[in-house]
Amino acid sequence: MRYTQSLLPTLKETPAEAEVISHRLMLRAGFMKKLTSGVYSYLPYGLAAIRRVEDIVREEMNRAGAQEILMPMVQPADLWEESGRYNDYGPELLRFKDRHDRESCLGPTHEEVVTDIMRRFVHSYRNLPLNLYQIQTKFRDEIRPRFGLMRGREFIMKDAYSFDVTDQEAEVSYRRMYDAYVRIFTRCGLKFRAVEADSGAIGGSFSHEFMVLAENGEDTIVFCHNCDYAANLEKAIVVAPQPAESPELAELEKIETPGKRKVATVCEFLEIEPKALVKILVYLADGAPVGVLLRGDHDLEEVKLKNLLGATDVMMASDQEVFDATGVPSGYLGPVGASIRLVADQQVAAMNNFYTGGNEKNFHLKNVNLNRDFKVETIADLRQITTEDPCPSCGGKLELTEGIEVGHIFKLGDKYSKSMQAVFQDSEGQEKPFIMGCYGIGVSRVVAAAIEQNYDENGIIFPLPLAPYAAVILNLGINDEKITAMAESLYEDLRELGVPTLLDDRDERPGAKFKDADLLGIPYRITVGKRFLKDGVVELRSRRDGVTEEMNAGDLLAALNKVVAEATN
RNA sequence: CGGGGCGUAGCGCAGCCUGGUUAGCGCGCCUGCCUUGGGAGCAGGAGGUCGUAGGUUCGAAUCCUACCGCCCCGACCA
Repeated sequence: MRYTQSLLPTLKETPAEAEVISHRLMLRAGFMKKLTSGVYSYLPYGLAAIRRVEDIVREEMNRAGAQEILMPMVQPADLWEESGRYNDYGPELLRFKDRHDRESCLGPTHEEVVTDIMRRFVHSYRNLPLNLYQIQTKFRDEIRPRFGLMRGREFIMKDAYSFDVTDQEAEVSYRRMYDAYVRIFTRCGLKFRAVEADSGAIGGSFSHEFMVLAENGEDTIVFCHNCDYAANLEKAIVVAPQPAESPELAELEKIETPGKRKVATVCEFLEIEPKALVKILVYLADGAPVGVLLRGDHDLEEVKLKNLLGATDVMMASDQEVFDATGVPSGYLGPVGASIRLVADQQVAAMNNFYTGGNEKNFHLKNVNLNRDFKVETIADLRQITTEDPCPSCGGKLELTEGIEVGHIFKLGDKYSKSMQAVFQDSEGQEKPFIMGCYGIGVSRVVAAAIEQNYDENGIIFPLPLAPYAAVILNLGINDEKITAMAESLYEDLRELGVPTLLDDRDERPGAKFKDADLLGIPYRITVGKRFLKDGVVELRSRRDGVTEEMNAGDLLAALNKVVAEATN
């Protein structure tokens, strides 16, 4: 592409709307234009980067035996009512009525539509397994879109759906997708990890997330130094503590703690460690109050609580709501004699003679013991894991890191096929629901994640497989016939070799061209300037390592052809 | 939705507190000269319903009210 013929509006200054690095650089490099919050037009350069990701995804999905289809964005509410999700999905599902007053929605995901296709056309085990995928625009009315393409409301996603005869075969399909995802993100040149994850609103029995490791990640992941264990923080299993053998239970005491409400101030006042105290957090689970007991220094993992209670929504109660539910002012609430449902983190079950709130203003209790002084409904792993905890798999040392979720795979089982009566006959003539899996990749998010992981102070540093152009030719002598002829002939030759190339043929000063080439992150920069006139050489520079070499045109073409060929294989 | 911030030229900002005639600056854009290996220089020029609506006032970008939009923190998720 010639720069003079393209829409490539680079910016010297960063628009005020952008905070994170990928968003800033994408705006500066002319990737896209915001239409409204979380909704973007993709300009040629941004679209080209997206297409590179799509190409890799498509190749690997096809290699894994999946077939591409394309499903509609507008979907009838009826279908969603069949699966039960028209109610369950929540406000993220954008709903509207068409001119005939029919309830409709914009597809945030396509389990219903693809299941509807399957039940119409596939009735025999002989046609299974089957895996259908699409690369399509999704709309999710996110509560808070942010960071440009990182969390848009409208975004490009690859979603695949597998259909199998048995649970075991479904696991084979799942594994095949897992492996395909590893290949995809590896080919994209990303540093990533697959982690055990919570399956959230999509549902299903187990799932993995693919996380690109980056500072601006919205998720925290935990992984083991010693073994393969890696999980989303919200899912990471805390190893149950050993309870003390035959502990001596001291007598319960009531102690005065005037005005001491927070864990830290109570501990300071009583001169104890937070570890000696059990705190109670009141949550509203779908509106109903639940008291959650945790050791004083631990943090609750809300996702674990939500899963334990089977609630669709859990929210921390306000001080007023705590008082309304318990009659005790916030800060003095305790489990002994509590009037609400109680659940406890497993750590609490291993503690003895601890401190708690006294269920009375200005009082706490000392030497409290579970089962002797109060009972709870359930004991479970409810807290957030820390780096103090051992690896649940091997006992090794754990580390936390930030990540961006670029892919998520789920084993769904028969959740959708059963509710939507998508069945086939097995080899014995029995009717059975399909065993399903679903597999997503946030294509536009991959581009953002790649930039989060590959940039410097001068701009983007695209991994070659994702770069819209492998090379940029800077013609530094627009008004010089020889220089221009050389630049033009290199451009022609590279095009013939199939190396995607940008020719900077603008009448700009060299500095501007260098700056833009760096900003755009094109992996190889070819400079044709006065050294060509003097010595007949052109310059080849690698964006990533800055290594610069001078050579003649023939050598340069051979060198570039080689690296590009290697990268695309 | 709760908390915080912001809306003045295509982009980045000043002016607002303490109201006063043609609303400024830098970048970008247009014309000419000049320059050409890291976002040059000079000269000239175009471009603004000061987010919207109402109010206060002789007079509003500036003060007041309401609304709209955008960004950041939280719940959501590819």
